[in-house]
Amino acid sequence: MSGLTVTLPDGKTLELESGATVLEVAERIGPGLARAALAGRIGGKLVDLRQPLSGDVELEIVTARDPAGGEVIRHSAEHVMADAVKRLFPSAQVDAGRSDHAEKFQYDFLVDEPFTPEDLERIEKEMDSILAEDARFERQVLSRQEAADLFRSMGEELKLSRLADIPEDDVITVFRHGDFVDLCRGPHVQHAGQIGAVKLLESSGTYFRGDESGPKLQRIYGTAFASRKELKAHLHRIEEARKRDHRRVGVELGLFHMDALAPGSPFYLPKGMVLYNSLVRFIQDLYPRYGYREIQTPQLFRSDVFKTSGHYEKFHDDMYWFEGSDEGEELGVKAMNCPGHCHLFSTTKHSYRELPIRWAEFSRLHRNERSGTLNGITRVRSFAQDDAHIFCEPEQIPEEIESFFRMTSEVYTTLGLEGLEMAVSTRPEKFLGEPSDWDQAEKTLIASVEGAGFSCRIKPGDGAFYGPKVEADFRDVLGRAWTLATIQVDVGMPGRFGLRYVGRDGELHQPAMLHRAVLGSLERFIGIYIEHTGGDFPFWLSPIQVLALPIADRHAPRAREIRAALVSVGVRAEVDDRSETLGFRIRDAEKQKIPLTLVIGDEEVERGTVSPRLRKSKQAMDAMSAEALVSALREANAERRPKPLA
RNA sequence: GCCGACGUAGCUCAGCUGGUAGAGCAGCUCACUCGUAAUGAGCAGGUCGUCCGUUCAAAUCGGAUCGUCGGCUCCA
Repeated sequence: MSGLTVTLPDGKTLELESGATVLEVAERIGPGLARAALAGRIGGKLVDLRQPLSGDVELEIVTARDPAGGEVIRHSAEHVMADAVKRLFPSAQVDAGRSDHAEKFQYDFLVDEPFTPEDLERIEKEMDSILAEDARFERQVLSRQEAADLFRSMGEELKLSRLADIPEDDVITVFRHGDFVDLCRGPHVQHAGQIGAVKLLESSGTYFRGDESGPKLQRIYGTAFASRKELKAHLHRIEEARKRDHRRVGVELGLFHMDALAPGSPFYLPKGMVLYNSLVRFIQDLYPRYGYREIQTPQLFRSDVFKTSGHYEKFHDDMYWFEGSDEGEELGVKAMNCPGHCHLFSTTKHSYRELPIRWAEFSRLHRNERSGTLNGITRVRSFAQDDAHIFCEPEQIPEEIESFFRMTSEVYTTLGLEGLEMAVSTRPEKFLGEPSDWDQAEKTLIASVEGAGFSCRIKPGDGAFYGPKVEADFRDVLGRAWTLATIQVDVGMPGRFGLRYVGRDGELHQPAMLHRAVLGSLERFIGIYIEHTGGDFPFWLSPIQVLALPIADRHAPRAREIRAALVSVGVRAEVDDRSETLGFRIRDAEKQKIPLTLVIGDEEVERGTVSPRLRKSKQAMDAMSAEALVSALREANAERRPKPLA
């Protein structure tokens, strides 16, 4: 038998017989590592410990210290959960698990009755005893026929169907621990005891392969860690996320109100409006520099415009329609700006000299979102976007995309959001236009993203129905990914609206069209931003920026003077002269997330100073003159600074 | 829309197996006039989401409905 060379991360090499497993490599390195090993990593991909190696490889042993160790633990916990469910509900059929969420795993079951919270407790207990049994996980390679026979004999119909999904030439493996066996490619821990602690989180209904016409399944979510301590820390983080929930924070900070009288439609309170308007103004201030001009189109349109755009057919059930005052007149409430913009473009003649035309609009849009999709302020029926459409010559597309990325970077830097990741979404099943145009547009997008220095992920079939799109995904402080900015090439609408411009050659040409938004839906952005910041907004966005705190009643007139001076330069300042202790009012200001408080007592009145205190700081700053404060804060606002004072 | 859970004061929640509601915070009043995250006392506040039903009696049990949450699906 020929040998193989394994190169370890520290550069050392080991010579082994061909067919040696990852675990055997770990054993050669040391017994401690062998005990702690959870999986191997070759070229960034996790491999099972029992997997035989072939050829020379660079191998890394993954333990619980490696973040990927958690994935292996949670993936193994799926099997333990399925085992526990089968023990308690022998008639249950297992479907499959998935653990590509952050720190969460799931498994779907076909059962007669949905799981109750009590069931989850029992299942979790059963899992604990399986962990205590500490059975070894074993890997077995089967032929397709053997696997089919196995699952047929077990009565696992869903598994047979999953088996059929596996591509022809893939190796079929099953994993066993104790009496439980599951179709799986791994990797798995060595023995159940390496899963230190499990916790089931919730259960919900789902469909086999997500198909509503297919069998209904019950999904259970759980999480697992190498130790109780890590599990506890994770549950603590979930609790922290709950505290940041925009629905809670939005109410606590008096930003908005949601009401059963208008499901999915926020009521903005004055403070929420400050945030909303500040964001809009921010974008509006950037528009002149990036060559956008703002327009406003009607809220109600005769349905013809949506028939022309294709939205009537595709989104009819998701829009609001009613009869107009004229016989047979059907009106639709605007759910998107593009048809109106296309129509407006078509009403006058355009020369290539005018292009690109960049039209922006902040109108409210209404979509009849399905009730189950509504979520706080992030998924609503009434919203506004920082929307714009660009009409340009096809050759100008790359330039426009680049400019869009520059604007996006500027916006997100100012907002303190970093680490955007780009992805291109390609042609979906239902689409307008010609496939060749799509291919061309997709290529242009990918090249532009890469040209702008970003790496580019592909989301196959995720494009809009009228064209492929680039999305900027943002990962918030809690590790959740959100799609924010997006730019889309439209290969359908210019043709449907018969858009034309006079080219250099005097002939008529069809313009290219781009849809784009930087913040996307303002309501959704605000929701995400609240959760990311926990309500600690940058100075320039804070609804109340400064709170003056007179120590005693005799200091209140001076506090009001200072407030007036600040307000006169556009700083949002208030006075809290309630007859409460200073400590109480400072605590209240902290809870209200006010960035700057000013303490004003005898000393400050006498010297014409203020004693500023920054949000979340343990101690006061040195006193400064009231005049210096006013000009510093005016500047902080003009420059949209994150902090009021440097 | 589908599956599941939930809905009690402005907020967070308690209220066991049916006997017509309770706390903390917030609010209001009074006293205190205070130096960097909770001064004290008092007052007020709810037809228990809504509708039907079971019962001598329903926040509590059953049904429907609306809404919310967690998922699925969808996202122009």
